[in-house]
Amino acid sequence: MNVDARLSWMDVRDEIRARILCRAYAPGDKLPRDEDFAAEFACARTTVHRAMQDLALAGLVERKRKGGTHVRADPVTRATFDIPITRREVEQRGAKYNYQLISCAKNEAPIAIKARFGIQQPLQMLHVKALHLADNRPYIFEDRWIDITSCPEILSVDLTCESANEWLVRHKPYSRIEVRFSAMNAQGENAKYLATLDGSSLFVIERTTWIGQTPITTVQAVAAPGYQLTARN
Amino acid sequence: MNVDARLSWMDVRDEIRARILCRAYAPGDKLPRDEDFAAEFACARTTVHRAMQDLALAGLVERKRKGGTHVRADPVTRATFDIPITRREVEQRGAKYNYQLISCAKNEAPIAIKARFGIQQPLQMLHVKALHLADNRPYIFEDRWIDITSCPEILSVDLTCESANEWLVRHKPYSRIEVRFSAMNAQGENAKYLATLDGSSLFVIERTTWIGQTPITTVQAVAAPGYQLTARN
DNA sequence: AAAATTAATATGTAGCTACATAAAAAAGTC
DNA sequence: GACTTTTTTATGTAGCTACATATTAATTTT
Repeated sequence: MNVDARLSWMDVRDEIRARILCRAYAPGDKLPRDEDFAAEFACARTTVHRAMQDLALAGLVERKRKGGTHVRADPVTRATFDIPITRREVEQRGAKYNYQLISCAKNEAPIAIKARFGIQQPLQMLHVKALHLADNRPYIFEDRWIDITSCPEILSVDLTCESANEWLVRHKPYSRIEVRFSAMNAQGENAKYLATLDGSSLFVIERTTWIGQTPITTVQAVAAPGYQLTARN
Repeated sequence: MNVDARLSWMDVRDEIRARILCRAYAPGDKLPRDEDFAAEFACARTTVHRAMQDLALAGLVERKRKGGTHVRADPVTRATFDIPITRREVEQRGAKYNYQLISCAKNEAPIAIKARFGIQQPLQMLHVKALHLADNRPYIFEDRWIDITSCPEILSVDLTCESANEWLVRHKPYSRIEVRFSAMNAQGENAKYLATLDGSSLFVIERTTWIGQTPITTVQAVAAPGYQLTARN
């Protein structure tokens, strides 16, 4: 029967955000102290703190000890993307998933690959190429390198059955990841396996993962024409 | 002189993450209750709670009231991108920024544009095309629609001097945004303004923003060949 | 006046309590 | 046995206190 429910930190956040949006506080302005907001909203400082933290995380304000909280002068657009394992992605689109191993060989990693990990010294890696299909049509072609030293178990995995993508995600969680998006023209292998014309524009996702400082894997996933990625929220 | 400093929630988070990484708790496993962790680490439940929240935010675990906390069975790769205003982006690359208005006209929005906002009814919008340059070379070509109803002030802005991108970001913060990435082949206008050959693969960022339910702007930003986007962290 | 030291201050974090809430498990009802 | 209701339980949130810490501002020292 709590008619005048007390404010949650989300309410406080929304109110402060609303004020920023309607320019009661303009970009660059200093906001009142947490305590003052707390007094105004008749809530605890912790509640304001949580609200502010969230706004800071969203990139709308900047906080500094003693310096106070400021509305960001040039707000950035911050978007978060979820990139599921490819099988799931296909299945969530309601399509039938298939997977095909193209090649798999132990090789000395080329310089360009080692550069992704930020290392120079020689490194034996497993080079895996594979194709993910949705409803029997090419969906994503992946060109992957896996560090054998940090991940020797991969050698005993039957990659004709299970994709390296899935195995790694399930068995080798990472602690650091670098993700890069770009676009490239289909050519050679990409065009061939994605069954598209040379020159088609393809979306590229490059991912490199580490556990601590140790390289795990780096993959260039090239999607079939028409692929797009949407931010959650 | 605090030798045995007490644990911070980040320490707790790191420890729990480490256990997940080394598979002490495997994907799908149920984790101990917050209270049990608190007892083990000799800290307060709030501290464990904060740690868990962070792991949940990172996509490593899933929490449900009463259901407890589980290690995610198929972890997702979660990447956050900061997309600054274009001028800043260019300047941060150490290049000279220039901007050029190509066209600007009041028009009834086409169906495809209204669809981005999820509306059907007629809508008068300002249609702006512009080119951003880095060191006098085409960098991003943007094709933008701005809702005149919710943003009439834009009509009195001199868009030959200030880009709509910048003006909007500074004067019309949004409360909801949808971001979409894709790739397309250069053709027609895109090829022309980006000074590239027809058929080049171009990276496309599509952004649509609202304040509450009200449309603000939608923009298709097409980057010159070679553009890539890297996740922060 | 410049440099170094000290004090003041706003945010950051940890611990505690109390209660809210969602969802699972148990108990009861037809 | 299938359905409904109640209880239990783990997480979610708010409030309070206390102290930590970074940074600015004020003060003292050279």
